[in-house]
Amino acid sequence: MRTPCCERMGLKKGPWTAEEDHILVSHIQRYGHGNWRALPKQAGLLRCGKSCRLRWINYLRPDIKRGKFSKEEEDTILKLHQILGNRWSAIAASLPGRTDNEIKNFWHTHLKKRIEKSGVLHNGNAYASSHMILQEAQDASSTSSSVTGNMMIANYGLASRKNPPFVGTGFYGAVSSNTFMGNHDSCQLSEEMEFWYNIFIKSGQTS
DNA sequence: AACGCAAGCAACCGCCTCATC
DNA sequence: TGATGAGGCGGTTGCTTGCGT
Repeated sequence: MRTPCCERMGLKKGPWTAEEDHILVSHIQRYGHGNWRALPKQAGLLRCGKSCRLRWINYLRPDIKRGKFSKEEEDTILKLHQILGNRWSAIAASLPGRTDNEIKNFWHTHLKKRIEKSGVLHNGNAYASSHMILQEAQDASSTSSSVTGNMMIANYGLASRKNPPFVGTGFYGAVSSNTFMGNHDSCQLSEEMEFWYNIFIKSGQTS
């Protein structure tokens, strides 16, 4: 059993002060953050490395976009959440300037309730469906090496860490029903494919 | 004005993964 | 090849703020 780094005596917890923020920002601007565990000592902060990292990533980073989420951002979160589940960091990769923590909070305080109300998040059989989709994706990949098959396999790998993939109907509805169920609407399909493909290309997470 | 409640958000905790030895 | 350390991630907590009564 490992001892959490934060249990070391004398380390401060709780909200960050403006002075601590200033110290952390100037240290990172000057020296970077090669080693988070060593950073607080080098910078003269009585914080653990994890706390410094979190503060920097979620609040102090210069490229953080603060304020309300736009409609486009909301849509992206909703769509990606249907594919990836609670993989907030992967979702955040597609929203420049937004952090995983921010998106997670936004989801729990706004989107989750909205979806529960509208009844979209209902698919109790999503996990079983995902296995079917994986099989289909493997078939598609092995027989034709299609973008669809490879993308779906990549996506399955992405979603497999903790959460059952393909929660909800979004990706399944957007791609698999068109691709595998014989319900062709090629124009809509290609737009959908392009959307998802761009998402994954953008976040650098295709295989 | 005072109180209670709910929403929003920053921060912590514990687990997982990966690199290194 | 297993042990260990560090970074990263998602879940959760708890404080602050705003609003209704």
